[in-house]
Amino acid sequence: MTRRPTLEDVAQRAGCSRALVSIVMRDAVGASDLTRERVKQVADEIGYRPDPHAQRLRRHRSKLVGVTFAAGQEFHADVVDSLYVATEALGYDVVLSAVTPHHDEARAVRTLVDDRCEGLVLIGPQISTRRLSELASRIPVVVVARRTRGVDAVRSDDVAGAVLGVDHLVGLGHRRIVYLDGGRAPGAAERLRGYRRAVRAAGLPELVATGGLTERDGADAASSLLAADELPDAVFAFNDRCALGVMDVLIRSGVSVPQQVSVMGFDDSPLAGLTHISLTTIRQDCVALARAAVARLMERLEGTVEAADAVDVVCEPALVVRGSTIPRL
Amino acid sequence: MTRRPTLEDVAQRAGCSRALVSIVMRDAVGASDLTRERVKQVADEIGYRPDPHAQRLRRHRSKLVGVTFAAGQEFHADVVDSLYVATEALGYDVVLSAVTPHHDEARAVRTLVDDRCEGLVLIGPQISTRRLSELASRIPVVVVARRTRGVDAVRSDDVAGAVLGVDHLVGLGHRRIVYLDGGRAPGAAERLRGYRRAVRAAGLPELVATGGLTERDGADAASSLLAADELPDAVFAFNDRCALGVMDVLIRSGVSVPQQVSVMGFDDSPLAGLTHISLTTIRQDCVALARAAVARLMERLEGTVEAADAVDVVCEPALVVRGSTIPRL
DNA sequence: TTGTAGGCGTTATCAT
DNA sequence: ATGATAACGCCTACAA
Repeated sequence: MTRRPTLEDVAQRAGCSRALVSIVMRDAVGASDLTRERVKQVADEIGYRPDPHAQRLRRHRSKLVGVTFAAGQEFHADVVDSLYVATEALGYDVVLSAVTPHHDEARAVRTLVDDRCEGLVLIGPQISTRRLSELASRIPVVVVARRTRGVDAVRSDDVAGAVLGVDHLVGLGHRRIVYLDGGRAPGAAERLRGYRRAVRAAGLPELVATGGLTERDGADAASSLLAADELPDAVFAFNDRCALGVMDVLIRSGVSVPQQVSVMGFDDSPLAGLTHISLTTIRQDCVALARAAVARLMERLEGTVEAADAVDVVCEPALVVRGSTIPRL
Repeated sequence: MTRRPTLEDVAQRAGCSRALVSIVMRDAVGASDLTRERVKQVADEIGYRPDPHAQRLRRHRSKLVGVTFAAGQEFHADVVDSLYVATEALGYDVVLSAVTPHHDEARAVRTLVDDRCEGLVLIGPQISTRRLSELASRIPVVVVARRTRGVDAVRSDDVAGAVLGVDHLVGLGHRRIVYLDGGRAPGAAERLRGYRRAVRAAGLPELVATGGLTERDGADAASSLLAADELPDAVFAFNDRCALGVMDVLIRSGVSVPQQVSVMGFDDSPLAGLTHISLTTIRQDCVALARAAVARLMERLEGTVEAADAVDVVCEPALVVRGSTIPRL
């Protein structure tokens, strides 16, 4: 395997200086059209590609945005996708660092900082608020999908999302609407608040039960529901997975969904849409989330913003109506 | 925000040369224990961290392994996790490049190559065999979870996995075992072959039906099954998602699983285990897959292997027995 | 054990 | 418009 071509190689074959080649490759001013053409052709011929490491070493700005995310999480994946387009539009590159069992968040962040990323986007971080603030004091940080005081955050309006869901169910004529709470999960408090507000506004009873994040939690909740005297008209679960658990147990027990009980979730995970499950749910606007996160990061990087005050950007979620919710019979 | 400390800064505060600091930071030989102690302390104090870009520029080897993966895919996430530990043990760093709707495989690979990764690990790549070979001729490449001629590949032994599954069902006393085929998906041909072999060996009828990759496909297949005169004893689906679709339709139709029909899948996706679904399935050994991929890559990088011949490493999958399969009643 | 010099591939500054 | 030259932060001889 032969050495990769460098600026020097291009310069020699094109019969000009390295400086000129550099100018051409960067599309900077200061080269004649003729030279430009020639250099580009030579570069193409010998397959020259600038070395990003050398570029970043020499430039004062690495033009890198570090991103931590939970590998395997659909929602995170969607945000990452949008992050790619948002940053590219601004001339930045993304450096990914996955959070996995053997590669925890602290390590992921460390890598990113060492890599001289100019700013960080943390998707659904789990670390403590204290460490988050600590980090943010050393490097621009924007947190996605988690509310945090003192650090820039971009998240969905979970209150509004829950209201959206309840209003949908109310509109279908349901009266006894049970909400399955998400406990201490990010957004859980807001969703519960939204449920309470909407249900109260509609003059309906507040029926809050313990839910959770997983199918297992949903299944348990459904079992409790079945043990009660009367089945509710509808169940609104903290998230899709929980909703799936509910549906499964109900159906196994001979309760037809949505005929007897309407079920809806939150998140619009691919499972909800791709399958015959056809779960009505609330979708978070990943594109808006990513765009807002990058926009805020850029403000920090440009230094056009006071270091002290953190912002809390809120994006509107949307109702996705599918087959698991129908009018009350 | 002040400038990040450099080697020079450490050297000054420690009262020695940069070279010495470099030696200490790299844990190389040639520094007294006293100096070592002093330098490390100073480095810690001023928060010095070596600049990887500068290191890679100076070193002849970037010590980088590029990895492409489908963001949001659990299986890929598991492999990535194992890749982190496998590479770290060998002193290499991982550079992630996600394959998403707006960031396709070609782009992901290009980034990795530009970043001067020494070798690439492609998890479940979708690009054509031709482009794969082309790439592999320019840079060491190992493909994970896809069979490819001419390029190093590491994958599960799908034939053995299918045999494992069938033998399990046979052992439970099932006679009429339907297999739901995966069509042209990676591994589908092998799994079908394994099914045929095992079923024939047990003197049972080959019952192959059209399945697919999604819950939808499984649901369709289940509907066909229900339309037939007689229900099979067990259904072995191409993958977990397909199996889930089968289970769902059967249960909705009043057929109890596993009492009337045992169902099993393939992949051991988190869905299978995390939930009350409790699907018996075949698990791919992600750790072994990752380890083997890295090991092979290292052979290439060390140049201890002929460029011409590609290897096809096969890892043994394992049976994971859960609740969706029980003895024939 | 320690220090000095040179260069990795690129870009920025200054001449020409 | 073009070219020489000096960094960027680090590592690797080699010399002391």
